[in-house]
Amino acid sequence: MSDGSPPAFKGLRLNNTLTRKKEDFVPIDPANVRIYVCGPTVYDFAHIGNARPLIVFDVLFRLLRDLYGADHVNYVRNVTDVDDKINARAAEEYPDLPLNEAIRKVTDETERQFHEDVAALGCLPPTHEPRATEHIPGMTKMIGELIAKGYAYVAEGHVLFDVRSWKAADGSLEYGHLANRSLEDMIAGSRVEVEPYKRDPMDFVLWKPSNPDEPGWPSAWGVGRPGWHIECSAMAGHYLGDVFDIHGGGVDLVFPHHENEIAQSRCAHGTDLMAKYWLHNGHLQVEGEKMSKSLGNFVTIREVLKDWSGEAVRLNMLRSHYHQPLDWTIAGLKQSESVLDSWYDAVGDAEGGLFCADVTGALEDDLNTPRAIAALHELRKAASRGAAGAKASLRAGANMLGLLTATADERYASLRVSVTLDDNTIASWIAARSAARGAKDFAEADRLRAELEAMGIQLMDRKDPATGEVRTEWEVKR
RNA sequence: GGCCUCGUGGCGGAGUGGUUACGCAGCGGACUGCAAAUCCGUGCACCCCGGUUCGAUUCCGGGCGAGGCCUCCA
Repeated sequence: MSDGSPPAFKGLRLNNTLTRKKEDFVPIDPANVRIYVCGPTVYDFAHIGNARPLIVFDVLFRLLRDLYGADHVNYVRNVTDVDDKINARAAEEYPDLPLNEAIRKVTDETERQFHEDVAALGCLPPTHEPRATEHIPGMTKMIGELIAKGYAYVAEGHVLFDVRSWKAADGSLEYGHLANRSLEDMIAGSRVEVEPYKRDPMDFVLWKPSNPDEPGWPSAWGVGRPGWHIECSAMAGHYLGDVFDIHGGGVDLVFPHHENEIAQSRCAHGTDLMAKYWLHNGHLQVEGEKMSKSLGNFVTIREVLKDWSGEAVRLNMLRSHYHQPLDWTIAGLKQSESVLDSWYDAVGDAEGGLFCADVTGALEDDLNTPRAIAALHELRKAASRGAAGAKASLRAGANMLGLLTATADERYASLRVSVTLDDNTIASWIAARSAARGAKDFAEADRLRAELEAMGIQLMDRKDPATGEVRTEWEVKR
C-alpha cells in the first residue's frame, strides 16, 4: 500500500468462515472449479429464507463461470429426500398409502415445486443436483471407512461419529474449529437430552435403524437410513472429490451441519480440508421480525411470486450484502420493482455488450452486490444520457446478477395481465380524449384520462421531436 | 453462560483514517393546457464515552442497543 505498488491480487476475494478472513480465491484447479451448496429437504414449499442462498450462490456461480469459463465450474446442489420430517409429512398427507409410497409422492411433488420456484427466481440449474437416496451406497461406504479408521462406533443399531477420536497431530481435538467453539462450550450450552448410548454428548448419528414401515436400506449395521450430515459429505465427495474449492449455505448450518460434514469428510479421506473456502449467508427477517412458524410470518417463495416478479424478488435479495441480515419487506419489494422498471426503460432492446468493470469489481470483492447495483444505477444514468455502449453494459452487468434477462416487452407483458381492456378499446378512448383536447375541452379530456387511470392505464402525451406533433401513448400503471 | 454479527441521512444500503456512495421517498426547476413519464439540480448521516492521531464515521478499549447460533432450520 504505502509503497504505491498495485495490489498483488486483483481477482475474486471471499470471506472464509473457516479462517474468518477475506481471502484471495485461488482455485485448486482453474480448469475445474468446484462448489457445493446444501440444497432443500423436500417436504414442503421452500420459504423466502431458502431463496437467499439459492440466489446468492447463483450469482457466485455466474461470476465463477465468467472468470474461469462456463465449462470449468462444477456446481453441486443436493436434494435431501430422506429425512424424518419427510416421513412425518408423508404419513400426515397420505395416511392411507404405504409410507414409502407416500414419501415418494411428497418428495417428487415438493421437488417439482422447488424447481419451478428456483427457475422463477432466475437461477441457473446447477451442474449436478443429486438426490440423497441415489447415493446410499456412497454413504454406507464412507461410514464403513470411518468405523475402520476408529472415528465411528456402533451402538444399539446406530452408527455414531466419535467426536473425541478426531485429533490433530499435537493431540488436540479437531472438532469445533469451523464453529469456533470447544466441546466443553457446546455441551454446556446443550439443551437436548443425550441418548445413553453416546460416548460423548456431541457424538452425532451417521446411520440409524429403520422400522419395517420406514424407509430403509440394507447395510452392515442392519436395515436403516443415513443421518443428515453424511449425505452431503458423500455427495460432495462423489462429484467434487476429497477436497474441493467452495462450500456454501446459510449461517445456521455452520453448526452442527457443516462442522459435522468436515469431521466426516476429513476423517474418511484423511485430508486437512474438506473445502478451502466456506461461505455463509445471513438470515432473513420479515418486516423486522424473525421468520418462524410460531409467529405466523412464514412466507413461501410461491406466495411472494403471486404478487411480485421473480426478478424483483431476486433484486430485493441482492440489494444487501449476502453476509448481512436482511429485512424482507413489502416496501423493499416495491422499490425493487420500480428500479427494474427504470432499468428496463433505459436498456431498451440493447443486447449485452462489454462488462462494466465496476460491476465485476464489486462482485469480485466478496460478492458485494449492493455496490454492483450502484454501478448499474450509474450505467442507467449514462444510458439515458445517450452514452455510447452504456445500454449494452447495463444489460451485461445486470445479466451478471441474473437480472435484465428478459426483453422490455416480456416484462411489460407480465404487467398487462391486470388490464381488462383490449388495445382497440383503449385506442378509441385515446382518440376521444384527443378530440376533446383539440377542442380545448380539458375537463372532458381529463375525465377520460382519469377513468382510464382507474382501470390501470396510464396515459402519456409525448411530443414527436421532429414534427412537434403530440402523440398520446399508454402503459400499464405501475 | 459460551461463540458470533451488527449499530450510517425519512427509509433501504455501500464504503473510507482527511475528499459526492448509490437507490427510494422529499424539495426546486425544465417540459406539459394540466398531468404522467423523462431530464437537470438539491437538503438530510455516520449509537454514546474514552484512547491513538495533525485529523476518526473509519483503528483500539469500554458502555448501551439490536440480531443470530449453541436444538430441526437457509
